[in-house]
Amino acid sequence: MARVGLTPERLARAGAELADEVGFDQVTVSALARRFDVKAASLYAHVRSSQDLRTRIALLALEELADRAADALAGRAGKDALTALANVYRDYAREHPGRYAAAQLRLDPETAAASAGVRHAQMTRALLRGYALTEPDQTHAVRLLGSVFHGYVSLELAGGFSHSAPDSQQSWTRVLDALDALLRNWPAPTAP
Amino acid sequence: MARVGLTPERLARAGAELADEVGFDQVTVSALARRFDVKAASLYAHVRSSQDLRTRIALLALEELADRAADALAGRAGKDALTALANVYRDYAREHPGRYAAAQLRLDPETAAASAGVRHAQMTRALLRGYALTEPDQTHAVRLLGSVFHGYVSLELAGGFSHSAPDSQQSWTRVLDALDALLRNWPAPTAP
DNA sequence: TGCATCTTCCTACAGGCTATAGGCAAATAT
DNA sequence: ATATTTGCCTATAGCCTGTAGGAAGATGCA
Repeated sequence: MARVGLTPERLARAGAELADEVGFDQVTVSALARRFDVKAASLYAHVRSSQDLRTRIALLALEELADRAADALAGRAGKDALTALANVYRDYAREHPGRYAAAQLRLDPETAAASAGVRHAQMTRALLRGYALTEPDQTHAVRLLGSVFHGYVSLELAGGFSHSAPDSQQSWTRVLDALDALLRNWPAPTAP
Repeated sequence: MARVGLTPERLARAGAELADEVGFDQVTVSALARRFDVKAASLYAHVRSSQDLRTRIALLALEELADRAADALAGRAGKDALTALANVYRDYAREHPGRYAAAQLRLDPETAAASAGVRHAQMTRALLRGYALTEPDQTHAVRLLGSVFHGYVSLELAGGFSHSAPDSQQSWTRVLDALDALLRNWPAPTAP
């Protein structure tokens, strides 16, 4: 009986590739087993469940994304950094739609806390040091940026911006212009 | 044999309720059949497939959301309208997480074109008439608003903003302040 | 080298979901 | 009252998840 040499890590990597090819929610233990030419039951020696497999793929994706983001931010500041970080998310989603979808998987709190997700928040916060924001406003801005990046990328990926002029790239550029302007000129709270 | 009186519409409505209770991706033909105390095969007389069922739920949710949005926008303009529309999305997602998730289902182009999705875009565009934006900028702004609303709501729903100060409601308010300021002061494109 | 042990992958199986085919009974039309 | 349509049924096949227990390859140690 030839041994294929399965490990949780190899399964996660192969699962990530599979996700990019067929979509994250089409990633099943069965399909992954077929890819290794192995029976599905064999995989359960390495992953606890289908959910466990998906979680590992999600963690892999979050890690990859955080690495790319750290790379992109190195040596940049201000709008340059903003654009670089934003493009990391957008490009990753376009190159690896399945992995990007995986990164959105809802993790239980302790898994999330131990994931690369926290690095993402830290990097966004670091980016904002290039803008003059008070502490609570920094948090609001972190949340806004996360929302725009995630929202834009997922709407674009869902096809929301295709088949209508102007093309999505132009809107993306202008949205980043707008965000930069907003951060440089962050408004005071309105009177309640 | 007692007849239950199933119709595609009733199935979609019950499916929407089920989605809110157990999550949209836990909505199955089987589970829905159990809810009507009927065999799963019977449902296939009314919906073509599991995917068809999900699509009907998605269309229902889009419609409900559009109705609420139209209601909220009536008689409002400017920031008042912006806030009202934004809160429609956020409140709907909190009240009906399953339906909200359904509304994100990727529809094939012709289904999407015939859905209430187009009303959403129209309403956002109408809202922007309260701000002085040139035509192409209006499109960029529509996309930005869509991104922020969807991004914020889905990150919040995924638990991204819980367990950290300040609370999400404050960020939401400040994000809307910021968007209003941005729309009132939309920047010209930066030099390429 | 020889043997014990552990690991890896196997077969077998149970349970759940999707989907189709064909049947019987209730509702409706004539 | 009878004929037709409609609604829900049983039966069945295929695929996926997950568990249990078995057999062959890898590893370690005398």
